[in-house]
Amino acid sequence: MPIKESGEMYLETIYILSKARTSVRSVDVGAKMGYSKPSVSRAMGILKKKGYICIDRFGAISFTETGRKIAETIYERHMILTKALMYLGIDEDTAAYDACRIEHYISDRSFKAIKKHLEEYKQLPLEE
Amino acid sequence: MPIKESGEMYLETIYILSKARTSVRSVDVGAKMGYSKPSVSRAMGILKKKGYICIDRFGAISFTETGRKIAETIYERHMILTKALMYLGIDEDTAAYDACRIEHYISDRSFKAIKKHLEEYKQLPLEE
DNA sequence: ATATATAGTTAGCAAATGCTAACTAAAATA
DNA sequence: TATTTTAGTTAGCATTTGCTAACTATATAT
Repeated sequence: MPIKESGEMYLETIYILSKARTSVRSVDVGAKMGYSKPSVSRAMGILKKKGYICIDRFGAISFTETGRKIAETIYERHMILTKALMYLGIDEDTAAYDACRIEHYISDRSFKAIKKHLEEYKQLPLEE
Repeated sequence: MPIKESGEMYLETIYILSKARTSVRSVDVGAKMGYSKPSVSRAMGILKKKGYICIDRFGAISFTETGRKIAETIYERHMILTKALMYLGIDEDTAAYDACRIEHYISDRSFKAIKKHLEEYKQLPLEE
């Protein structure tokens, strides 16, 4: 079964945390997401079983190839979609909030088109 | 509790059907969405209880003010988002499919910004 | 070494939303 | 009118994904 919004959010959170610290444990993920320990525990079990993460005997979470790929993809979508919305004049909070939902539902084709458009659009001389 | 993707999809479907025929019944909604009768039956019960639709004794579904407003909003989002994606070079099927997810998750602010951008962007002379 | 604090798991609840099976009610047709 | 078809409902299953309560295990500190 394909990974869903929930799973992608966990992977993205692990990814973001792992950029800021040496080791990421379930408890860190829960703290970041505002979720309870059992919720994270079960989610980590599922992500592990699906082959997206590994957890060593100290509880440190690391990505598999597949898992890292997904996390990076979602994270990139998050960043680009946030920027694209901000470029249209949306405040950062709203942009990030919306990006955070859209990032799980948009097709790769549409995302790439938006990304390309953003780059081209940035080149345009600002009128006014 | 606020209306969710599922409820919005039902309202949007009723709205689309009601533009093409005099009377819309549960069975029509189910046929259009590919859902079973019980699923639709329950959904209609919920939408009725929440005050979005009315169902007369012949089974004909009609909107309340609130319900119509939501349906129209979602439908407009669907159309504009589809157009916006197509404008970026996405094929109609993909554009419609993506719009159909995004329409439920994007904030009003972001949607309006996209709509405005689309209108302005259409004015721009197409460069080669 | 013992006590406490921290991390993680297990069991089970709840809500949303799809399903099938089986029923009832209403409409159409022979 | 009686039968059949169509529409809708009820009951109950399954999955996802949040939760709390209560447990275990590990790590830290006295």
